[in-house]
Amino acid sequence: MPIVVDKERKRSEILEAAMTVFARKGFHRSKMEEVAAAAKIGKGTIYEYFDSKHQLLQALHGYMLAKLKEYYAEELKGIEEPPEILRRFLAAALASFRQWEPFFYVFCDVWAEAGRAEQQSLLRAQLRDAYKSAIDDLVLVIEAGVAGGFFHCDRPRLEAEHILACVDGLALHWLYDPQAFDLDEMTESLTRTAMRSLG
Amino acid sequence: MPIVVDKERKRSEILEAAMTVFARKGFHRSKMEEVAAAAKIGKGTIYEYFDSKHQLLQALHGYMLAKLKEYYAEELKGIEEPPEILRRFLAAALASFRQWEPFFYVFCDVWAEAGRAEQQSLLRAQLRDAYKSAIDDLVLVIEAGVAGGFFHCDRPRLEAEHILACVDGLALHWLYDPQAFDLDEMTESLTRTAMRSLG
Amino acid sequence: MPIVVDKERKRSEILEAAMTVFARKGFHRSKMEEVAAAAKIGKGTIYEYFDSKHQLLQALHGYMLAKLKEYYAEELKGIEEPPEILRRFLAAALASFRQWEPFFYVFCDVWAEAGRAEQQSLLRAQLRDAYKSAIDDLVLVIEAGVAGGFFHCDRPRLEAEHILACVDGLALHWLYDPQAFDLDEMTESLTRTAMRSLG
Amino acid sequence: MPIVVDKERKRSEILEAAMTVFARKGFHRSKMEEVAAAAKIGKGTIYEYFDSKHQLLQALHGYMLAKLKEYYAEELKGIEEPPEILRRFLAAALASFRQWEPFFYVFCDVWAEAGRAEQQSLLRAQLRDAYKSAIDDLVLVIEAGVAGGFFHCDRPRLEAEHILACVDGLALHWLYDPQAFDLDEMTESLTRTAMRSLG
DNA sequence: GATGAATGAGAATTCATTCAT
DNA sequence: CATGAATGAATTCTCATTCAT
Repeated sequence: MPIVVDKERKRSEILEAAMTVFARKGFHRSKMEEVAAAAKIGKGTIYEYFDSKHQLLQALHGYMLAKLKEYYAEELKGIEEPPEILRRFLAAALASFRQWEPFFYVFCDVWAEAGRAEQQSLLRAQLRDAYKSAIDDLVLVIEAGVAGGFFHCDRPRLEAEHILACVDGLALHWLYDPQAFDLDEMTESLTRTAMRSLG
Repeated sequence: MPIVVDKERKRSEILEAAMTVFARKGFHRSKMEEVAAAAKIGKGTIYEYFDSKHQLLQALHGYMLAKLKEYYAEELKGIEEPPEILRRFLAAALASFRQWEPFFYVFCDVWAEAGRAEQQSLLRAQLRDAYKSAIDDLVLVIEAGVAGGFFHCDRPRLEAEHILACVDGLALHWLYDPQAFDLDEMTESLTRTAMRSLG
Repeated sequence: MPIVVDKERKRSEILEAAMTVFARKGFHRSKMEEVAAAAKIGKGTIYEYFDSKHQLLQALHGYMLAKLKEYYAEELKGIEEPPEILRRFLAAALASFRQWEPFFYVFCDVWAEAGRAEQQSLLRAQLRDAYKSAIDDLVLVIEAGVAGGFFHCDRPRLEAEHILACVDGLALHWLYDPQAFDLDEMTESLTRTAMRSLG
Repeated sequence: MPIVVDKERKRSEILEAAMTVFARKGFHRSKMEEVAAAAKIGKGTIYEYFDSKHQLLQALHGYMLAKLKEYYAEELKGIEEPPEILRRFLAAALASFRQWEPFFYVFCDVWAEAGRAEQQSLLRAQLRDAYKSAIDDLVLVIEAGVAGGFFHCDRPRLEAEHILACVDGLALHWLYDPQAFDLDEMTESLTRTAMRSLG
């Protein structure tokens, strides 16, 4: 009888290890052996679960996106009114900079590794789809807000894009200079601007 | 001092070559030999001008920042009124996505390569300083606008940070999905929001 | 002793699987896992029957030699007259190129893997002994032919060696260029030459 | 001014080193590092001259074929009469077993590495072409012999194939059991048989 | 006995960097 | 000053083999 393993659990353990290592040292400076050591397994074992270092990054990206989705679902659970959803979303987003800092470092690696437009790249496609999906979600919130009489907005998609880009840009700035601005103040300012824009 | 001029010119040629190559293939997938070939010089010659591949990226980053600065100076030349400056700045910024696309790809490499907070990194410091400097400039515009009675704004720095983060975030999104939004529409929307926020 | 029979059967199945896989991809390009899959057993099970990949090749070589011996025994069954034995042997040998093609590919791997003269190698010893044994058999046929007045031959061993080397060389050439010669024509030519040489 | 190197000479040195190493340990047991050490260069340098280990073997094969050709050209220089050419050729061939022993070991590696019929392989093609070319040469000799009234032969190509296969088979047997037969006796026997066959 | 998950020694290959010319 | 041949440290990935179940 062969050894029985919870493959899904081990996969997650490797991904967590990869996140820790990549976040600390950066993707290219990290060795597969270090990831393996962090996951307390042999380096060959990673290749039982992932095809290559690049594909590990891609899987990690997918894993982080799912985690973020869970995080937002949790933070926004039970909220009904679109303006309140938006408010809480922005608060959660900026709070995540601190809480999920490693995520954002890995995102930088993903951006660099995703390749260029002319290159076919699964990572790139995954990145694009994640943006699209996040925008779709936000569009729905704005549209609901418009329908409910809370918001006025001609171009919900443009607005959603704008808000999310802003969050991503702030994440990037904050990552490279946490002193640059105060997260709470920015949350408030950002919320006020968004509300005024959707007024 | 003709020799000095020559040196400076060759340095620029190498940087331009590096930009082309890095933008097309990404920093880590690019070889020094490819940069040399693009600059039509020998591989070893790069090392007469730059210490290492990493330092070449850092120098390239500085070079690109200077180029961008020139670009904005040119675009905003002669404009006096703060609201018009802001308007033109945003238009120039979004127009640059297309015009300076290679820049943005290299910026992704810089973000990934800049290292982590705990690591000392000249590249990281340069990145942070560039943000600071850009924000300072924008803060001056906003303050001038406030002084001139064009704008109302309690926290110019926060507002400036907000606007620049938004531009960077849009650049990133646009890079990975140029179909996601229309640059002209976004310029308009962005300008309107900014104006309303500073109203 | 049903268990013993079972073991023997499974061993043969593994060897047949190994032959198929090695013949198709070559020894070094074949993985133990592929052999196991072809034998429809688990990877670890092979090691219940063979010590190592190298030893599996050696066992396979032995297995193939035995198969070939059976084949010749069958082809020559009941033939009594030495010239006819020789004739039939040559026909069977060249016919085997097509019929046993996988064997010959594996033989190439054996030659490469058998090691060098200075190295002790069981595979090498087995290879040498197989040649010796084949030659011994052919010498007996020639001697019987001489004794029976069919052949004239001063140095039967030299003649046997010559004939067998010729067969092996032809196998090799045929393997790498099946178009090079027609097997039937070559059989006839070979037979004629041998007969004339032993005339 | 860059370092000037005789690339062709260095290439040959690497090939000679590869031949020594491969012949002693076998292709797969030899490391690139060992070849480099034998050539007294760094292992990276090999890759300046050859694409891969496999391609090094292929180049070595080509190199050895050329060397053999030179050897035969030298041995047969000035000989005019076809029977004498054939006689000398066979003597040279069997003498080469001892003199060029490393060659034959490497040939075994080539046979194993050349791949299977269904696979596209440059090595395989090179192997096949080498056989064809050798046979062509021998066919010319036989045809000249027939034209000159020295030989009788209906199927020169078949005869040539036969003779060369015999030489290759003997090389193989001799490699794995140098005691199996005496080279001089075999030369004489082989020559006699060939002459009788062409009589 | 059978299995296949885990392992880690091992090797090919890459490429930034050096330095003789 | 410029060059590109040479280098070897570094790292990914492979796969024969082991062994817990």
